[in-house]
Amino acid sequence: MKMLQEALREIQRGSAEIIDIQRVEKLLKAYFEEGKTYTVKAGFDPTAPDLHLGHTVLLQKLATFQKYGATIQFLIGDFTAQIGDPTGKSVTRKTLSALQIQENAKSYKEQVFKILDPQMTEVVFNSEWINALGASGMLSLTTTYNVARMLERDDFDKRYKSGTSISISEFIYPLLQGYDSVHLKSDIEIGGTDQKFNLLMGRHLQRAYEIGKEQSVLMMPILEGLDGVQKMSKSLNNYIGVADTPNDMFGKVLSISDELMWRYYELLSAKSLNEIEVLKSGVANGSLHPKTIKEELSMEIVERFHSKEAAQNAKDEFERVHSNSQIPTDIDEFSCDEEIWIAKALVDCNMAPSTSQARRDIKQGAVKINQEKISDEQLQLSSGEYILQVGKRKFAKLKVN
RNA sequence: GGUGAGAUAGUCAAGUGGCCAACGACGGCGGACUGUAAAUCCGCUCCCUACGGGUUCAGAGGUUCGACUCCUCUUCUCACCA
Repeated sequence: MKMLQEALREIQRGSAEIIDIQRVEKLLKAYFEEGKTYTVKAGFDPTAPDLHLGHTVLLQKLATFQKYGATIQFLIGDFTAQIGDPTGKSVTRKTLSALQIQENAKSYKEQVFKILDPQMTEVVFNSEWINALGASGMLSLTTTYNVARMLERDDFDKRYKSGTSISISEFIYPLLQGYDSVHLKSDIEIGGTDQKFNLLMGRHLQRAYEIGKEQSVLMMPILEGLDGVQKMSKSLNNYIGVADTPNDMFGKVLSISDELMWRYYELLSAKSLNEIEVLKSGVANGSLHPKTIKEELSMEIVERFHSKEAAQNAKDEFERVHSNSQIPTDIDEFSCDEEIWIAKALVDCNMAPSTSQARRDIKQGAVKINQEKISDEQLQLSSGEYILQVGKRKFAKLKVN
């Protein structure tokens, strides 16, 4: 009974909304009492296999479910990708070749199994059953829903009212996503809050097809990026990629604000709620320094995507460079054949976008050579080896012959 | 198809003949303070070995000593009507 309560808490942790929590409770109960397993579905788009931490929020939740007996239906939407999810998008997608999809799926697996247990995960492609549906199957699928209800969906509604075009195929998208749940007989589906309509479609269609159950739906919020305000995304350049180097990853996590740190703990850490509670009260009463807690989080995340060793190295390196302001161990090396003007050298070493910017940096006291701040914009570097530094984090080694 | 409005740096947005490399805001970068945090404060933010020079305000022409500002055409965006 205690186990059940705790499982429920962990499952609800960080979620934005859960529909039909009672059913989730029943499934858990059946697991704890009779060892019965159940399925949790999550769909992914095969177009973007390079994940960042924002995507892993869902994965983390799936991992929690696995801990409590779920088999994950990891669905790669290779068929639906041809349509493009209309959610929040206005541009039509280019279609992917089968080969590309296979490749993307492969790199998905590599990244995803760092979090999920492969033993309890089925990777499935929806083209398999959707292609089998045929024209008549597709037609009967469309009879389960009507235009008026389709237009209830927020973004359709807005687009319709504002006169922006909505293609019929976009109407099909939620239907197909819902049909996936029919085929897979999913017990629970999880997704981002922006997916609400599509997720509910699964419930609707499971009822319409009379498969004897209606999936519960769990929605996770969108993770804020490094700035703490906007959602984490590649285009806003406020993301931490799961493929980032250990040092980058460590530094990025450490650079988030204290407030945001708790959010990351809630959504990303594998620590239990109780453990996190201990940390929180420790910080509140001053017995724990927030920086230490943040370091722990950074370590945990680096460890998850790289290794324990890499995490420790990243931490040591970070301390070397930033706490003791030493030179990092690995820095890019460049060389040139003759005496070179400092501003030009900075541009050549990718440390400044233009000589104008380089001059400004020098003027502002941001440039150091061999740890010494310089102020002479006209400085010429004669032959020798130099460690160049711009600001706090850009380093390069330059060899002048 | 008709009518009207508009297009300015990474984004938003001033500027309606010279004072404009272009107000301001956001973002970004650097500095101070720190825990490479946040908050705060300060500076910078087209390019060029530069007290000077070059190229910019959707594109192409034109008027003028001089244009982001006026005229013509082109492209694109938006609103209303059909």
